[in-house]
Amino acid sequence: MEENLKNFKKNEISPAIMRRLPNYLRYLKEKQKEGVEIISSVNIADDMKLSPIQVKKDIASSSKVQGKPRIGFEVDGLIADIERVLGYGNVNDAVLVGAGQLGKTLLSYTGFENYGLNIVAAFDSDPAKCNIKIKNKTVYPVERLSEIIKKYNIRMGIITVPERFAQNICDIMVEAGIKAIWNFAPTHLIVPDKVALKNEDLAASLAILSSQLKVILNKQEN
Amino acid sequence: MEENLKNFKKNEISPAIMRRLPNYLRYLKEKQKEGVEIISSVNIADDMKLSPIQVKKDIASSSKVQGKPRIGFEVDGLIADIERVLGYGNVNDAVLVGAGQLGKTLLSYTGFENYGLNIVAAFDSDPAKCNIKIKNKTVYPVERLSEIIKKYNIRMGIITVPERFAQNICDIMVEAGIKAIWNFAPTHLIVPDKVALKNEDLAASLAILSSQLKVILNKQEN
DNA sequence: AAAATATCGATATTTATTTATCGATATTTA
DNA sequence: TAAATATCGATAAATAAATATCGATATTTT
Repeated sequence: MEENLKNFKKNEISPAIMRRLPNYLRYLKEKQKEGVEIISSVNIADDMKLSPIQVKKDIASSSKVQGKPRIGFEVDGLIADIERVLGYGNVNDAVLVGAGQLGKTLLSYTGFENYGLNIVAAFDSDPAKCNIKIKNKTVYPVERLSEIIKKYNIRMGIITVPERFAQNICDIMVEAGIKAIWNFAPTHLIVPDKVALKNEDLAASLAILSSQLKVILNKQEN
Repeated sequence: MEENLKNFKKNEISPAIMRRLPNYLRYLKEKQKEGVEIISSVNIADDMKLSPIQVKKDIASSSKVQGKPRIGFEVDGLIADIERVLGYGNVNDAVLVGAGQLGKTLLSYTGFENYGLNIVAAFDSDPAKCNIKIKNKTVYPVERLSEIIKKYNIRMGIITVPERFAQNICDIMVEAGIKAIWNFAPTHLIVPDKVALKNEDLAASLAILSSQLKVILNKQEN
C-alpha cells in the first residue's frame, strides 16, 4: 500500500532546503512566464548557481513531480508543490506595530499576499500617526493593540518600532496570544519557547555581502 | 613561534557561524550597555536560545578572547573581535537605484553606518523624484548611474526598483564595475561569477515564519 | 534501427555543522 | 584550607548537508 512518494517522507524538509525553496519558486515562475514547460536540474542549477545534484535532491524532497531522463521536470507541477510546502494559500492575519517609514513600507508592499500575509491593522504610539489609513489599513493607537489581537484572534505580529520599544511591544503581543513575531527592530527580543521569532536583520545581510566583496576585491589584486 | 590563536586559524570562519555573528554582536552590545563586563557561554546560550557548546565554539573561531573557567569571557573583547570579523569600520561606498518607498526607507535607515555602508547617491527613472535630496543624499536620474559609479569607483550597488527593471539596472551596474549587489527586487538576477549577489527576500522570511507558526498551532491542538 | 548521450532516481561518500565528553582550572562553599 | 562545583579549552562523536557515483531510460544522432 506504499505510496509512490520517493523521498517525500513525512513533510520533513530540512531548514537548508526550506531556505532555498523561495528562490526556486521565484525562478520557476519566471521561467513559466517565459513559456518554459519542462526544465532540467542542470538548467536550473546553471541559472541559479547551484549544483545539479543539489537541485535534484531539493526537488526530490519537496515535490512529487517525476522527472524524465534527458528531459527534465514539469514546471507547473514543481511550482504547485513548492507553493504548497511554503504554505502559499494559507492565510495568516497579522498586526503591525510602528507606522514609521519601515512600517509604512511593509504595509504598502504587495509581495506578501501570495505568501498568505494579511496585515489587518497597524498601531503607533504617536497620536499624529493614528486614525489615518495607509493602503486601506487603519492605524490605531498602540493602547488598543492587546484588545484587537484578542478580538480578532490574531497569531502573527510584526514589529517595526525603534529598538528601545521593541521588547515592550513584544511582551504585549505575547500576552495577547501572538504566536509568531517578525521583528525588524535591531534588538534581541526575549520570547517564550512556544512563540516563533524571526529577526530581520538588514545589517547582518549587509555584513555578509561586505565580506564577500572584500574577498572578491582581494582576489583581483593578485 | 606559533601564535596563541587557538582555533583562530586563517580567518576561515564558516558561513553558519558568520550568520550568527551579527546576533552575538547585537546581544553583547546590549549586555555591555547594561554594564555587564564578563559573560559566560551558558549565559549567552540561555538568552539567545543556543547551546552553550555552540556558543563556545563560535567564540573560539571568531575571537581570541580567552575565557576563564567558572567566570566567562570579557564582553568588550568579544565585541571588538566580532566587529573586526564583520568588517565593522570598513567603509563601502554604495549607490542605490529606485527611490520609491523601500529605497527611501533604506536611505533613511541609520543602522548601516556601523557596518560601513555609505550610500553616496541614489537614482531613479522618474524625473519627478530626481534632483531632490533624501537624508542628505541626492537622487540623480538613472541615466547618470554608470557615469557616477565609474567616476567615484563605487563597488557596491543596491537595487530597490520594481522587478521588471531589476535585471537592466543590474547589468548597468556590473558593466560599470560594481562587484557586490544587494537586491531587494523579488526577482532572480543573472550576474557574472565574480560579482557577489545577496537577495533580500522578505517573502521568503515570511514563508519560513509562517511554516513555524503552523507547527506551533498544530502542537497546541493536540 | 543501433549507438551515443544527457539526465534521471537511488545510493554512497565526503564535507560541514552541531552536540557530547573530559581533564583542567577558577571560584565558591563547607 | 580542602572539597565541591561550574565553566573553560580541546578533542571526539553524531548529525546534517552537499557532492559524487552509477545503472536505467528517454531522446538524439548516425
